[in-house]
Amino acid sequence: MPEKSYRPQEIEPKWQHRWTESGLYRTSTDASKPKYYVLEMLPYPSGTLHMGHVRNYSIGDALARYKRMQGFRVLHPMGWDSFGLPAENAAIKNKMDPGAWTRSNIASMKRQLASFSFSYDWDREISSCEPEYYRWNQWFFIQMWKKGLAYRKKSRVNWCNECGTVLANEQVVNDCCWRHETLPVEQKELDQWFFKTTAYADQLLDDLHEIEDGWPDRVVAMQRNWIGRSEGTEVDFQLDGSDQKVRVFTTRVDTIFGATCVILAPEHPWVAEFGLEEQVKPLIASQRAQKNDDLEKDGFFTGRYAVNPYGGEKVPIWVGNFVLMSYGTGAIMAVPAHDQRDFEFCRKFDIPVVPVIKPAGGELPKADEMTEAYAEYGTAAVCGDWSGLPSADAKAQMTAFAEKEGFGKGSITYRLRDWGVSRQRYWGTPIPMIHCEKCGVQPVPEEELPVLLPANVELTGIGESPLSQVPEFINVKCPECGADAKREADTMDTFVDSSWYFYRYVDPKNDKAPFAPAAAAAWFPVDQYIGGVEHAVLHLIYCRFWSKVMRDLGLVTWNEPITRLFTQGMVIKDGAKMSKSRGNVVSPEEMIQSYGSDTARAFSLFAAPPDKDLDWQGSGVEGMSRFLARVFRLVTRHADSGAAPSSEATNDADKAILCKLHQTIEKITADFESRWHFNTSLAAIMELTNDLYARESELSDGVLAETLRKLVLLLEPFAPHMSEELWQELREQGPVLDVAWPEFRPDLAEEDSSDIAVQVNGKMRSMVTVAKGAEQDVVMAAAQADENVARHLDGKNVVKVIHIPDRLLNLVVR
RNA sequence: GCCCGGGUGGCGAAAUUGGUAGACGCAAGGGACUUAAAAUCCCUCGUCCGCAAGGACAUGCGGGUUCGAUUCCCGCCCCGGGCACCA
Repeated sequence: MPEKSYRPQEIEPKWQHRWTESGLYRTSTDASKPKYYVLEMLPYPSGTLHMGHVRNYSIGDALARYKRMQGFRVLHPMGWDSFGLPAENAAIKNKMDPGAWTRSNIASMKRQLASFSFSYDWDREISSCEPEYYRWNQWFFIQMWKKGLAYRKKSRVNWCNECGTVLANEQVVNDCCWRHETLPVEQKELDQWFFKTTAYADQLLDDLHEIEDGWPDRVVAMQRNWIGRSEGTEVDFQLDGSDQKVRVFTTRVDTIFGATCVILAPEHPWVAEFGLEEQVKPLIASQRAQKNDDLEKDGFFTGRYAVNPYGGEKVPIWVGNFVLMSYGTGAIMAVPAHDQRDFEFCRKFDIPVVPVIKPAGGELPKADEMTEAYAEYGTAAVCGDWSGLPSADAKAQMTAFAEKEGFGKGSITYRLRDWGVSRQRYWGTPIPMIHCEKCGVQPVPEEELPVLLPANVELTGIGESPLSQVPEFINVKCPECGADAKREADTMDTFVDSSWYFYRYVDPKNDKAPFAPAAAAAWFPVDQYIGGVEHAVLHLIYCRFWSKVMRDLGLVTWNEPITRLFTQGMVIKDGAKMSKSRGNVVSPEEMIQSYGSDTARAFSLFAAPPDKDLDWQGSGVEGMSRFLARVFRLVTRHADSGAAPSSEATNDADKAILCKLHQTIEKITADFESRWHFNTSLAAIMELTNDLYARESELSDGVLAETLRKLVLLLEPFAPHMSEELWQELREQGPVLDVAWPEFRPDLAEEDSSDIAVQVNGKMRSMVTVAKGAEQDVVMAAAQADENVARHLDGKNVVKVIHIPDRLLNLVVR
């Protein structure tokens, strides 16, 4: 009889149909099972699936399948991000409605995903670009406004000319837009809506302790860095000849006796008060032109003086381009002797350098001889009453003194800024606010939600809020006084959508609330989240913030939404991240045509560990395809034996293969439970297959039947279509996903002999085989009987023996 | 400058707690089957010496600890990522 050959193009459509149409993988409601929520980062509908996506989804799907076979109730939903700006830009380019564009791309993505049969629960599918989702974004916005967490203010904002909109700080990468990496952002002065993320800065930082075990170190580090907490002291300097005060922030109040000037940021309010706005313009220009650290320090003397509250000295007030209005108080005290930046500034403008801290056990530096600041901690030397104290103690006592005297206080400053959420575009959730001349800003009454986007908006892409050009949309009555009022024309950042979408999955049809608290409590927090590291300080900060806000609104009870985070590596092709815009995508559709989706999935997991970048080399795909075909032939060849599966070994080959099988089960289970090195999981399955080929003719039918069944089950998370087909070939009842994951039996995995490495003076000389767990003298005897070992021992004395049972014997000789 | 990663054959990579370095796969070379090709199967495959047995050298570089180091410690070099006049 001719062998059956592996034809993925024929078998895959068979199972795709069953899985996508029958809803086979819907979340079980069997409450007796433990729950597991696995989630991949919300994909955006670019319309084209590429291998980067496939790798991301293959990782999550393998995990979801494994957990399901382990007996868990698994929630594995998928939804779509409206991804407003690209949608709108593409629509402008193609003269299409952005909604139609987005929906057609979603349909296209779904069609492509269907051929992979990822185990998504399509009943819970949501789109953040649909009206019912707008409603809850707006509802949240109003709740936050009521709590003072959403506010509007005029501010200098980052502006991307290509997007034609404002960007949040987190969305600026290397001074460029995160979507247009070579186009520098500009600064504009605009009225903007903000969410008060800084109100949660301390919690966002402190609660990292709750999740740091399950999150990659580097993401935790990046968030710490981004939030940027620093502890210090705020101190008031009085304006000489006035009762006005300027407050400065410093982390080194112990150096304040060395302060030789106060420096204001160019945008500091006093600059205008002093009438120096014209003079300051070049400084602001130089700041904006700044490229990282090559800003030449510049500034000028304002002609005023300030009084140091500790020593009472008068120091000049300067303006400096290296002082940032957006950090601390926008003003600093300059201590050139003990801060490198101040040192550079003061030397340039001949401002005195006054050392006041000496190195512990050293001498006070001499100002004339200093070539750089002494910025270390040391001993306070010229510090009034605090002289002689170590820096740290002086800091604490001087801060307490400032507080007692009422001219300062201990203070914590964060680098994190509030999240700017206004976008001047059409395709996004309208901000549900109304501007009334009499009543000020008013929220849209809740019963009028959702505020929907008007149809027939002319999209010009020139950077005006398109909604402000639509009178029917803009002109409304004030909900408070009924007078003519204007609707807010900005839309929300789409990161608002992604901040809570994974809560909506638990209750996607709810029309009374974003979700029922009980429904969320049943699944949350997310057990495992999988996505790219590029969201470390974007989405992954926003969604943590959002959860804390929801907690304070009483919707949820936990601090953190995501227990474990996995950041998969990028797929690299020709030295660059695979993406449509770079034109280096490998189309999964072509790969499915030639090899099938099982091969594409399995290969994307085999080529590199999932947390590492994967350099795409097409040649390896062939090998994965060959391997699957090998398994297919092996299983189908023996599928009709009719033998009952058995774990009773009847000969040495049986014993050896059962041993190998259970070692493989142990290894793959461990990989799933800990580090997800699916490349080694697949390698282990290949080894088992190679062993089966080598012993095929010697195995008893029962053991062979047993091993082949387990082999198919082990492959399920990686190659589901083929596994299902083979399961049917084996005359078993599917779906394989409902079959229990193979149980590891230690008694069968145990080998009865061990190969011991024999070393002489730490160098490998031979291998000997002894009984499992053999004592040292037995191993010793075997080693001495070995010809090669004996030669190296000849004429020498064994002075020390190191024996690691079942592994190694090292003889130290002289 | 500061904070994270990482550096192992021709290539992707293994080595999970200090114990056989290079599993598994790709590519390459040789062979079997075949009229031929494809497919499949078998063999070789870190470098150097050697017919072989075996030996020497090898995990970015230099030291150290240890019976034994890819793994731990110290000092450097290179690559990737994040932050950066953040006071």
